[in-house]
Amino acid sequence: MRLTKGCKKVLEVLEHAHDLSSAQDIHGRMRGEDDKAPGLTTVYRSLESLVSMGLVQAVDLGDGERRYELVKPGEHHHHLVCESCRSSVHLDQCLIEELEEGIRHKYGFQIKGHILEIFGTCKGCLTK
Amino acid sequence: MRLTKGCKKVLEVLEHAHDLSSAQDIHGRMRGEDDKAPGLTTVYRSLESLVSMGLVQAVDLGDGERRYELVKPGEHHHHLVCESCRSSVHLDQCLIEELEEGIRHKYGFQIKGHILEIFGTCKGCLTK
DNA sequence: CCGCACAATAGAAATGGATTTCATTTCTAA
DNA sequence: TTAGAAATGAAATCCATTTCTATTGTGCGG
Repeated sequence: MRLTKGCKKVLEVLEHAHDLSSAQDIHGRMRGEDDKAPGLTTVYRSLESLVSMGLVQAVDLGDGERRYELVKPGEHHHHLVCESCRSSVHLDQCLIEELEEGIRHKYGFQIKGHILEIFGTCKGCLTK
Repeated sequence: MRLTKGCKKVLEVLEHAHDLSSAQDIHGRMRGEDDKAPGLTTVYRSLESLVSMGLVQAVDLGDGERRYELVKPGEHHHHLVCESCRSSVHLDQCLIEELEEGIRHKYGFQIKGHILEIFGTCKGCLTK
């Protein structure tokens, strides 16, 4: 699996993004600066590759629109998503990984993946 | 907010369901045994009410289709979802609630809700 | 018992993100 | 250079969900 042109453009956009970006966000931004940038299909496909390569993390906020962000290869993290300003803060550790062994013992369940996102109000919005 | 006829039928179906059910599952099952059971719209709206009343929990498995299940009023739980047989086991405690205080201190973030689902292989499928 | 006001409902159409199709273009390796 | 593979784009399609609008049902005052 190689890094195609489309993938590279998507990576570029994600490097400059400050927040979680949807496929359509990414596509829009690419088309904004270059009329013949890759189409939406390619963006979706690129994201799929990038995710399976471990360079990009897909984030599901439960609103039907998947978001993406750059991560250190193979890593992932979870978010505190502010419902007021929609900003998101990264948690500095994954709370699930520590539990894998316990869950395997207690339930005989082998963990392969997980979804974890936390919603609420961020510091800034609380003091307003 | 009262318990309409539609809500009651939805509750009935959920009582007899053994697993997580999507809105369309529920609707299909209702129509299966009664041609003039409430329409899909009503099912969606009933589920919305039931969720906000705390009688039903919405579960997001990240596949674009929301599932629902009956819970003890006001409670919720998380799942170990087997990717092989699609069965799901309930975790007997919420791992997030214990962390609320810590996260509030560390990040100044007030938690209002969260998504947490764990995927992998269940005991039965592992031994096969 | 009547009729009004409002809630509940149905079914169809609209929405919108994601995916598929397929013809075309670009790469890659020989 | 050239055949085969991979990547791409545009449009079509999918599918859960939401919205719209007209209809039905229910409770209540008269």
